Amino acid sequence: MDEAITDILKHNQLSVTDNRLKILELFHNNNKALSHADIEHLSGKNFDRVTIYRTLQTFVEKGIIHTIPTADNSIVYALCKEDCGEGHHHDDHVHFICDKCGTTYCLEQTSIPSINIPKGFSAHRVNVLVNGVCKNCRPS
Amino acid sequence: MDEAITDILKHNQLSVTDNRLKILELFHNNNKALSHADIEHLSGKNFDRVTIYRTLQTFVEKGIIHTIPTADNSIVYALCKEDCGEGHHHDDHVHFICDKCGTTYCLEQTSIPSINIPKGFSAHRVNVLVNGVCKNCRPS
DNA sequence: ACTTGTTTGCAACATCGTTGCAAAATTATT
DNA sequence: AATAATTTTGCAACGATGTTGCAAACAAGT
Ligand SMILES: [Mn+2]
Ligand SMILES: [Mn+2]
Ligand SMILES: [Zn+2]
Ligand SMILES: [Zn+2]
Repeated sequence: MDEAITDILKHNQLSVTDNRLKILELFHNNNKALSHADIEHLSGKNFDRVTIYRTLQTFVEKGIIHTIPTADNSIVYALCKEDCGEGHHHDDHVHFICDKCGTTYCLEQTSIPSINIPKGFSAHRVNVLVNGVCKNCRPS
Repeated sequence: MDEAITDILKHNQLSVTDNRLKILELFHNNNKALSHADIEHLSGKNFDRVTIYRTLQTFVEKGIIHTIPTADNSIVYALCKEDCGEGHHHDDHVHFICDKCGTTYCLEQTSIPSINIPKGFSAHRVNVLVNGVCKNCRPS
């Protein structure tokens, strides 16, 4: 498992450091989007804030993780599927934010519908954010 | 014109102050979404930062303006055209952000498509953000 | 083991947003 | 119109978030 994570770094021409291994591991273990603050807490506050910022930025640039905008103006990050690379992001799926627990999910299987925008505008990328209640928080 | 803006405030049980008139006027004159920083600049830096924050918050609560999340993690605000009220927002239209000039538009005529989310999840609100090039920035 | 280039942690700084409180402005009442 | 009650404003102080420069620590290639 740790070996697989090491490989991800190597395949992206990144030095293998404790910091990067630990952060990447957090994304693999928690199957949800993580914020900078989440990582700071989950890592036991061992890493410097600045290092986390720089690591996340590096991972985004390499196509290892992608950013998700949220209505409350905080960035969260989630693992990309295979076909993203340096400068190439193809995370064309819907994102779901639970209003109860705050968890952000990548709905990989839910694709983005096509949007008819007015004449004169040209679309390059579409983000769909769904707010609601997730399956864990659903009242039974 | 100024009279109409005064009425909006009165209809929402808000005191009519220079500050609120000026900010509301900015939204009516510029037909696009404005950020806190935009308002600070457009108003000639006459109003205190804090007052602008509080005014925007009040307007959102009253259903006069709505917030728009953006991919670069900054909030912009735009007038509610539909009949939004205190606690009731119905701004179900697509938002377009121009990557060239940074302008955010409300595409009032472009409605939100229905999204099929997985079983167990329940959707309350959907935000659709389209990034691209707007009609003003289009290469001719 | 040594060298080279990269990464980290720290400090210092900048920006953004919030809160408490007294002064000022607005609205309600006499 | 004058006064009282309420609301809003501006300031100061603070906290949270994000950025940059730089020297020490580290990882990778020889
Ligand atoms: Mn995603
Ligand atoms: Mn809008
Ligand atoms: Zn939930
Ligand atoms: Zn434009």
